Amino acid sequence: MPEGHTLHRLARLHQRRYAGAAVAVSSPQGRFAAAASAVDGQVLRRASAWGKHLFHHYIGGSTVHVHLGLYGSFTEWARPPDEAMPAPVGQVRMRMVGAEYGTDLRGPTVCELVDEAQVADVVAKLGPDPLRADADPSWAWTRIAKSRRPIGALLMDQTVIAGVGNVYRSELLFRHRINPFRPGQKIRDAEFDAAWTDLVALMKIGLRRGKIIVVRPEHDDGAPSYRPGRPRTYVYRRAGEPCRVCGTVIRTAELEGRNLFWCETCQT
DNA sequence: CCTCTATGGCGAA
DNA sequence: TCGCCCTAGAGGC
Repeated sequence: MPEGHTLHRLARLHQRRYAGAAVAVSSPQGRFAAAASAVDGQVLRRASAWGKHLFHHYIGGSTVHVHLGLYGSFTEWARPPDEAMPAPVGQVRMRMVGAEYGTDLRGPTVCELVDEAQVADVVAKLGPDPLRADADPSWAWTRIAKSRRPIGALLMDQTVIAGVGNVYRSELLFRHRINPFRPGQKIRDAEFDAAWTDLVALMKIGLRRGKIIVVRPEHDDGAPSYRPGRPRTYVYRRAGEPCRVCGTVIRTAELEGRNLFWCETCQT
């Protein structure tokens, strides 16, 4: 699901599957048809991600820029031995076919052909990405430390930190006992440093496992949550359920147009 | 089967 | 602030 870890995982997968060889690119739905023909048959050089943005860099300079939005997704399929391709299901905006695998993109907010300058424009609007080795957290700290906006809003702002979405926002603030409505300028330096370090570690777990897992073993008591299996979150979508740490009923409110979750006892 | 909700972000009003 | 994009899983009946 599309927070930053998902896009980095896709970049890694697409590079492994398709880089170094010609890729057949098409648009069964048609909305990406003209652009698809420009890269159809070109060799993919590499795939990369910055925050929630995914880039397919083709040799020659053409790049496909994808943003999944709320419900965009890639579905991978193995190529059948008889050369027949599976019929597209639903609105397939872009289909990529390599030697052994194909993948279908459905429901993205953005799927467009861009040049190197446009890639730079997209990236220039994004804050540091915790999953990138070159991330500079001091840029984010400068923005947060001088802002009166609530930290719960700043974390959702992709120009402050790129890749954090609605789950990591609530969960990170819970783990660091920070109330989401506290203004950025009331966050202490040491709190930010600890939260950033933790965020990098959490998103690396998300990248490796393909899902957001933030609950420490000592808090994993098997209590009912909205998802089956072991608990993975402390507060996200747990409104009305007891806090895993103190038992207080988890609260919810809308912040930046998205549902926020927190424990008013643990987070100050 | 139907209805609801969603991990996002853009552009129109 | 709202509609859109138009997918996909969960839950109700």
